[in-house]
Amino acid sequence: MDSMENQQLQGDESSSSHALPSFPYFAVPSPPYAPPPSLPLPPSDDQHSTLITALRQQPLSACNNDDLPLQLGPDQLAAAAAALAPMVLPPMVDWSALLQQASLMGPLVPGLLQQAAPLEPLDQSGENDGGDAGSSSSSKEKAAKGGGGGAAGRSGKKKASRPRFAFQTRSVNDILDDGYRWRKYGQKAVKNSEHPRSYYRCTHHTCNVKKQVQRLAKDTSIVVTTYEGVHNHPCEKLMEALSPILKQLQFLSQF
DNA sequence: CGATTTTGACCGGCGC
DNA sequence: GCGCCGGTCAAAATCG
Repeated sequence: MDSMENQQLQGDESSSSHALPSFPYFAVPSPPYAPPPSLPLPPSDDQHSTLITALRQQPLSACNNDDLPLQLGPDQLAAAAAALAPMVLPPMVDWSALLQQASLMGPLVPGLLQQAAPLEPLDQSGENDGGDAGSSSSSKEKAAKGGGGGAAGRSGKKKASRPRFAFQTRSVNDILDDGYRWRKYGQKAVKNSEHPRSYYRCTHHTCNVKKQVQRLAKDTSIVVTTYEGVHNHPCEKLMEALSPILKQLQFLSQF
């Protein structure tokens, strides 16, 4: 699997003439979603799942046995973590803080952080997540009518533009496991696309992050996922997945 | 039985 | 002002 990761990363870099984030997702302008025609293809489903599986399982077994036999070299580790960063928690991970908390201040870290920097936020201004949308809407909807709340979500002011972040991946599954739990709250047919757009909200009580998932009209094998807002709670699955990697980094940083 | 999904209705923004 | 469209709500249905 080491080799696979390298193939992934190197392959993307070599094959792409664009300065796009390489693996595994590609930022696209949003909205509207109009990836350039020459956009390199996202990795296949197999590649995607293989990496996830490798990162989650392989080091785990190692860590469970005493003292961390290194199964990933430093380079692979950094590459894997960098790849995992935008994958697991696209816009929200503060890797610096995360790694500092984990007391990982080895020489490997700076490079890692750079690589792991989240894909560019496509639209950020004003407020962050947190409470937002719901609040203004709820009062309105209650006053309004029993039925639908309406676009009230954004009502309060104009478009409450929270940090938004879109990426694509080639997958047969619409829903990628990003480590958080999501609850679907809507689905709409969208113009010029035979595939509907699905709306999800983070199920964490205090978290108001949303995401939209839809297939690209031009290439229905590609899923476009748009995150909106910033999680205000830890991601259990992320930590679970990363802890073996962090342990290995910690181990490496001793040298 | 609680959590999640489905689905039709509702509402605001925007373009004409 | 009107109609289209996207985003959200919430009741009902479904799932685990």
